[in-house]
Amino acid sequence: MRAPASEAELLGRARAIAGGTLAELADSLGLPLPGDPRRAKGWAGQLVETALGAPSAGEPGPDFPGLGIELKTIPVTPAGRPRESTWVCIAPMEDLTGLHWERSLVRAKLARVLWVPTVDGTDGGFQSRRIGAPLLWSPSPEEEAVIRADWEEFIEDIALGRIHTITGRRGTALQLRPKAANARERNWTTDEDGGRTLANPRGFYLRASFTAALLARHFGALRPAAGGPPGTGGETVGARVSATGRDTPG
DNA sequence: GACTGATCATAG
DNA sequence: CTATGATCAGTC
Repeated sequence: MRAPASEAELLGRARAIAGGTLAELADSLGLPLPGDPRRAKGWAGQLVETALGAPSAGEPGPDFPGLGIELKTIPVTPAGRPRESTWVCIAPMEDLTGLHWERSLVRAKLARVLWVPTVDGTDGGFQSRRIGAPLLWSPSPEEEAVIRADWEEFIEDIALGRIHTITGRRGTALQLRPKAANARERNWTTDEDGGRTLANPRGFYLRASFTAALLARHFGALRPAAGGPPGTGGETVGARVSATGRDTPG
């Protein structure tokens, strides 16, 4: 399939596949279903990439280079709550001097994102997961400020040789967590004396709480607890993201 | 149930 | 071997 020529065309394609299951989508493309779910990490993302015509699967840079858009599938519960954090990009561990937010990989990756929720099915398996309404998103000034503050804190610590002090607990929107084939992998990084040392490779992730707020803001607020004002709750996020996309704002 | 640290598949 | 795609699974 050729790459979409515009944001509108990409969004149209994403809306067209919304409402179906991942298994149905794979069938329609003539692609096999994976066996063991534990060995199918990444399958949903690659399937949706193919379905939407991403031209350069597996290559560096945005999924849709001509449009500057990054595609992210995000697993959500029927209530619309993301089940996982979202992978962003690898963290630089060496040569950080002069690195600035404006030229960072995190900012570039998150500048324009097409979120495609995959909603849990009843049987818990990935095949029954349904594609939800897509959301074409750019960070609001407030969202970007939060991400930037986290990023700058992490980068400063890495540059000062303190990567070993960073855990997944840090960060409001962004996390720095291991990103490697296993815990024995090592990359060069700076130590506290400015020399070189080895550490486990890390990557940036968006917290589920951050993506939950992002989805809620665009698809509607989460239903208030019982006792809330009548008529103000509206649909749950799950109802919205589970929809085909024809009724959603945006 | 949420969260963190660890891990798995594929393309090039 | 690296980069991209994420989810697993044990712990809190």
